[in-house]
Amino acid sequence: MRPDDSVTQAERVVLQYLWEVGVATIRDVRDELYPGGETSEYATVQKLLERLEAKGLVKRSRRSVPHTFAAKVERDTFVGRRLDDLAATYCDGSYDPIVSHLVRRAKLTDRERARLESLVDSLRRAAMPKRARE
Amino acid sequence: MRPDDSVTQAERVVLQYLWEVGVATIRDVRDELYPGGETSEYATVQKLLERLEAKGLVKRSRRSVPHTFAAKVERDTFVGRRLDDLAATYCDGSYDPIVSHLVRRAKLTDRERARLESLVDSLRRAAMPKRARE
DNA sequence: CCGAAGCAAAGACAATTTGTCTGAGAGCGA
DNA sequence: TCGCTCTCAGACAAATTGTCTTTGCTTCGG
Repeated sequence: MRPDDSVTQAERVVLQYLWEVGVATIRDVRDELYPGGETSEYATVQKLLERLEAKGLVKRSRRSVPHTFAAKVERDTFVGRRLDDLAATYCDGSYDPIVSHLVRRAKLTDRERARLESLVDSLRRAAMPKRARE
Repeated sequence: MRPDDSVTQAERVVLQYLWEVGVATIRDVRDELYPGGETSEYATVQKLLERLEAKGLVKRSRRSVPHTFAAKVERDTFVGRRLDDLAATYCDGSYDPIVSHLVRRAKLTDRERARLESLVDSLRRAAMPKRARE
């Protein structure tokens, strides 16, 4: 089962900060997320970054001290994986219900809705045969 | 902060079983998910159903004994909520990155891909929706 | 050289969430 | 009544998650 790279609440906040600023030290993150924080909060951030690194979501540069950290996976890629998880867990891997939801619930213009609907039809037809390789 | 209608692993399996069979008693669920299970497993299922009910995901009929249970939220609706959670949590409520992922990752034909891409362009120009929930 | 400050690393907790189980009591049919 | 099934409330164990302590290294100004 894949989602070894999903994140907890606290990890998520750190990851989002990295997406926002690009590169940061532990101190940077602590000062932003735990204003007024001291050494214990420093260690907390350190642990969260360590876990994110272990999940392959953050890369650490050890070339200098203090180490610098950056997201290894872009936000959109990460969201895409969560989307894949959703499809795999609940929809037998199919994107159909997800696209359907976009059609029904998202506040799209009529034209956008029509486009998505035709996509749904295409997906349905393509889902039947196994050898539709490009 | 986690949406209070998301489910845990064990809850999910129960919910999926309800989606599959429609209506079931605790005993039905236990016999399916814990083959050979006895009273302790019965209680486990009972607790999971109770929690699912508290989350508004399952409805219980107390009109007869034993009570019967059914999903209160359809699978696609549920998946849609998770999708909304994703968009709200990571994309500031925008569906843009999600549609983008469908373009890049989903195994679509070239024509389908082109359609989705033009949808993405339209979405980019339009004001992005906030998520709505009944 | 000394000591203070900043840091990395490891691991120990505490808190919370999740999964499982026990026990008491009601209802019902044999 | 006895035996069975059920509901309900809550206790508990296990796992996950968030936080903190400790240790020892390095660097740098005096």
